[in-house]
Amino acid sequence: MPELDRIDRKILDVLQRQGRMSMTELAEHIGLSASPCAERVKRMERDGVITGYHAHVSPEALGRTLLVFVEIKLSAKSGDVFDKVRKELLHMPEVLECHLVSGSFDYLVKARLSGMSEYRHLLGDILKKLPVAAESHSYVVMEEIKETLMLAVDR
Amino acid sequence: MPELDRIDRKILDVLQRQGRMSMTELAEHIGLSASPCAERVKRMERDGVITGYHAHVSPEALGRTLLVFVEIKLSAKSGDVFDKVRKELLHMPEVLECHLVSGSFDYLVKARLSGMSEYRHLLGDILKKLPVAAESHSYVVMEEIKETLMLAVDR
DNA sequence: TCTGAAAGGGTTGATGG
DNA sequence: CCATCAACCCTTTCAGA
Repeated sequence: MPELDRIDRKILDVLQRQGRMSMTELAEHIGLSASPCAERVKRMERDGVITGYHAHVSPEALGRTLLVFVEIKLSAKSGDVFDKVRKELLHMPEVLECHLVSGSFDYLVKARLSGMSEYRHLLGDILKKLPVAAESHSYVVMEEIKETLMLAVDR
Repeated sequence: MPELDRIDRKILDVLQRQGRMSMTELAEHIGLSASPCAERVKRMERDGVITGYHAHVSPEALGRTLLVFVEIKLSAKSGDVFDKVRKELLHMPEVLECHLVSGSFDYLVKARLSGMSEYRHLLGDILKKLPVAAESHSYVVMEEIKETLMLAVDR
């Protein structure tokens, strides 16, 4: 991955905040004309620095009012099991995040659900589809203080 | 918040995946001409259904190779303390998520860091700035299986 | 609410500094 | 690596259904 200069980083900063800003306006913000600005953006898209552009939607507007984190501990830990878990969780749209963690549990899953019925269904799915799920522990979110994917660009 | 019909939901589905798609192309995808399509998008922006558009940036490209979750348990639980925690964590750019959870701990914090030195710094900040932080427990992510904010629109 | 058309503005690529 | 410019495409608005 190539180096990012100050202009690249400024572009990333702006596009992380306003992903639909026009190249013309973006160019003004960073003090460049439109063509080289657009070229830098394209280069970063090609290089995988910018991985995509996404509208963010209010979970409440879609009725997903329940946010839960689920810790899952597997009893067996073969490579096969990890692969299967990956595949299963990737295709559950209510699962927004899944990470393999070190420490006292194996997976940390974040899911947005419409209510307790969907929650019960999720847990059932996980424990049934996973070949050797042993323990699971859930945390219900009472208040969301912050949720973003925006990274500081530093400089 | 108003009802979302099938067309609205289709628009949300597409814009969550491709947030910079032109209104012309979006209109083709959903089988409408450009004007009413743009109008629907504007309406959903006004109503807070669409909360923004954001470029997503590769954490590796910015050197943020360490992803950690930190559980924080407060010893005192006055309203004052919660307010202070909120304010502090909101202004730490390395903190991507923070949630108040029920269960055996109080806050769940997700942070992307450049390494152990920044990790030490974060923990120091948290435990120093928080008036009454008692326990903290960290989980280092070994593998990221999924990370998205995209919600299923159902229908 | 939609379609279609027209005017204004944005994007893109060639050219030259 | 940047600015300029022209051709093309997109956005926005408005009339009409």
